Parts: sequence; structure tokens; C-alpha cells
Amino acid sequence: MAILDTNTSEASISPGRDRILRVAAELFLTKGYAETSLRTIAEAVEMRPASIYHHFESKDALLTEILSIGMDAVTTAFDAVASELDHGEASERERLEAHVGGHLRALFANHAFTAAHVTVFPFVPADVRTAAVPQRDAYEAQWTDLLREIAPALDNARTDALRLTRLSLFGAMNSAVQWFDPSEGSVDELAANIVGTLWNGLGSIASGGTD
Amino acid sequence: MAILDTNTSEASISPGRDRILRVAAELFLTKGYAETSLRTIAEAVEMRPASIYHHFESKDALLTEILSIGMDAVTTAFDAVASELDHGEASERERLEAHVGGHLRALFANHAFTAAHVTVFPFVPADVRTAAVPQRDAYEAQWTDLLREIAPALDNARTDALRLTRLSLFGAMNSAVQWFDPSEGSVDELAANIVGTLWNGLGSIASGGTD
DNA sequence: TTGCCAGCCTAACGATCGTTCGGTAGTCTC
DNA sequence: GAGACTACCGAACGATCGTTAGGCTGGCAA
Repeated sequence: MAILDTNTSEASISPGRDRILRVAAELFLTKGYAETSLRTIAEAVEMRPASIYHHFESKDALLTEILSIGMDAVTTAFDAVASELDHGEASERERLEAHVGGHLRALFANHAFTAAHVTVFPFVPADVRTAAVPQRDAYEAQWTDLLREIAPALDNARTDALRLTRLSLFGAMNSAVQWFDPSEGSVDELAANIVGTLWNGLGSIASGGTD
Repeated sequence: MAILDTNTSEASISPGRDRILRVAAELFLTKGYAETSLRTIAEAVEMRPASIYHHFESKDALLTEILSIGMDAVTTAFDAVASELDHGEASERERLEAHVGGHLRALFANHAFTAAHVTVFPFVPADVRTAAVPQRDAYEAQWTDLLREIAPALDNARTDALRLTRLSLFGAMNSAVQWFDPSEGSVDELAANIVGTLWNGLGSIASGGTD
């Protein structure tokens, strides 16, 4: 899956450009956007600051593309899982687990790009944020629809249960990026684990019975 | 509950100082730490930049105190709930709901101070971060212990279920700060809602049965 | 009345920021 | 081999950053 050549009509893969994107995404993720200077990025890719402007219009444009790549990765993963599921007859739980697995795989495969979305997004310049919002909202809507299909009873405007469930799920999935090491454990196992927790609930294993 | 006079041995409440803390916390939360200049803070409190240095040693020191106030607020809330629960005989679910309510109340009462912890923390300067880590870890441990007591079966090192549950719960609680309006709905209802979702699980209301 | 100090000020410091201008090597085309 | 283009560079621009030095002012203590 070619994640790095977003909105490039031709397959014009520039090693320098890609390197900048990858390194900058990593730095933005770990240090923050404002905290990462173009000189830091340039040093990390063994270039001079001015050279970055040959590939990107501005620092903001660089960030915008990084965020877009990240959303593309998870959106593509979601669609791929959805079309796979179309063929068979999967249970609700299996559907959910498949999508969680897809999200997690995209998360770890494009680590810095997708994770940057989680941590950096609240603080990016207003222009960059508004540019990224539609893509984010669309992905969010895909999950909302999925959860609504799986558990229609959640869709109660008064209690916001659907929203809460989605947020809990995203919280669990996205925070995994900060502690789970895919080289040590299987991502599928992690997905099964997350869905299991969400599916069965705490009540089923509480020490004092099921209330 | 006097949240604002942390580590001040005497009750020396300075209006100017408190104002700076409150406004800075709000700005750090919404715009980010590096993105918020001392001149912006000064303007917001109707002072000159230099005046801030009469109250705080540096920008980092200001942030350090803000983070500390935030952790104090939730820790104090947790302890208060715990000592209240000591008297009666609460069920597991009631205990959990009481603590979630306590966390949420502290979250909304000291909005900017506690919420700053959630969004800003990953990017704060290294010195500030290491200073804040012990307080954070201690609060995290309180919740881990609580969840372990409520559902000992979660404590399985292989599957990380305990960790996942805590992260899901924190994800749901802390993200509430970004969309829940305490003037429109009751925080207790929100707590009951969050715990209800976590307790019963998705399986109990899935459209296709309980798997 | 004098002295002190908290609280805030003006003015400026050096450092660092994103960005731009005018190049120079190498490669490819005709 | 002339011209064009890609990829990069050195050097500098103005703006903004956190921070500091030194001064003013009003109220409280002696």
C-alpha cells in the first residue's frame, strides 16, 4: 500500500522528499509542531534548512501533508476491511474486531503519520486544522456508522452512549501507540483484547458478581 | 477546596498571580505551550511581559505549577471519594461510578489545569515533564489499584487487560472535557453513562445477540 | 516622616524562528 | 555542447521569542 505518494498524480517518488516527510512526522509526534524547528528537521535529514523549501512550500504545508497521509492510511485500512467483510457473513463482534485490527495495523505501519494526528492536532495552526478537519470528520463518521449498525440501541441522543463508546474505543486504540510494541506482541491479539474488553464489559468479571 | 494555593505554606493569595495561573492554563490548553508566548499571556491578564517574572521564575516554572495544580485537583478528588466510600458498603459498580464522578467533577471544576495535563503534557520541555511524572504516576496507580480490586480477573500480565481498561476509561473521561457542557447536563449522569457503557459492554446490546 | 517592599513598568538584550535570495553542482534533452 | 531542470547550498532577512536590568509608585511598618 503506497501511503507516501498522496495527491501526487504520477508516481514521482523523491527520496529526499519522502525522507523529510517521515523524519518530520516523527519529530512532530515526539516533540510537537511548534517545538520542532525546520533547522532540527534539516539536521535530522542531513540537509540545510533552505533545501526543505525546494520540496515544501512552508512548514505548515509540510504538516498539512503529514496529517493527510495519516488520515489516508486509516481510511484506506477501514475501506479495505469493509470490502473484505462484504463477502462473508461475519458476526457483529467479528466485524468490530476486524476494523479495530485494521485501524491498529495502519496505526503501527504508518506510526508517526497517524499518531501525529492524535497528539499534535489540537495545537496545529488554524489554517492547517481547518484543512484537515473534513478528512477527520469523514473517518469519524465511518466508525459512528459502524457502531450504530452493530448496536443500534447506542444511538440515543439523550445519553450520548454512541459517542462515548466511540471515544472509549478510539482512546484505547490510539493510546496503544504509546505503549504497545508490535515486535513483541501480535496486533491481532491486541485487537481481540480491546474488543473483548469493550464487548463483555467490566460487569461480567467484577469480583462482586454482575450487579 | 482551595486548589490554587499549592505549595504556598501561607495563605498568601495574590490576585495577580492567580489570574496569571488561570489565564495561562487556559491558553496552554487551547493553543499549546510553545504556541503561547509570554506576551500573549501578559496581554490577556492586562500586564506587561516583564511583570510575570515578578510572580514566576520562568515560563517553565509557570507551566510546572499549572500541571501540579491539575494533578492535585484530581488526586484530592480521588482521596475524598475513597474516604467517603469507607463508611458505607458500596458495590463494585457504585465505587467505580463514585470515582468516575469525582474525577469528572475535578476535571470540570479546574478545567484548564487538569485538561492541560491531557493535551499539553507530551510536548512540555523535558525538565518540566520529569518534574510532573511522579505525581502523574501516583494518580495512575490509584486507578490501577481500584480497577484491580473491582475486577481482579483483569490483572493478567499476558493480555494487558487491566491497562487497556484503565486507558479506555481515561480516554472516555478526559475526552469528555472537549465536548461535554456541564451547564447543560449533569456530571453525575455523565459518570453513570460512562460506567454503564464500560460495565455492561457492547455485547449486551448488540443487534445480533450476545455472540 | 522615613524606609521598605510588593507590584508593575519601560526598554532592551541575545537567541532563535520561518523564510527568501542568489547561487552551484549534476543530469538529462536536443 | 548549449540549455533546462532538479536538488541542494550559504548567507542573510525581519519577526518574535524568553528573559533581564533598572526604575517608578503606592501602601504598610517603625
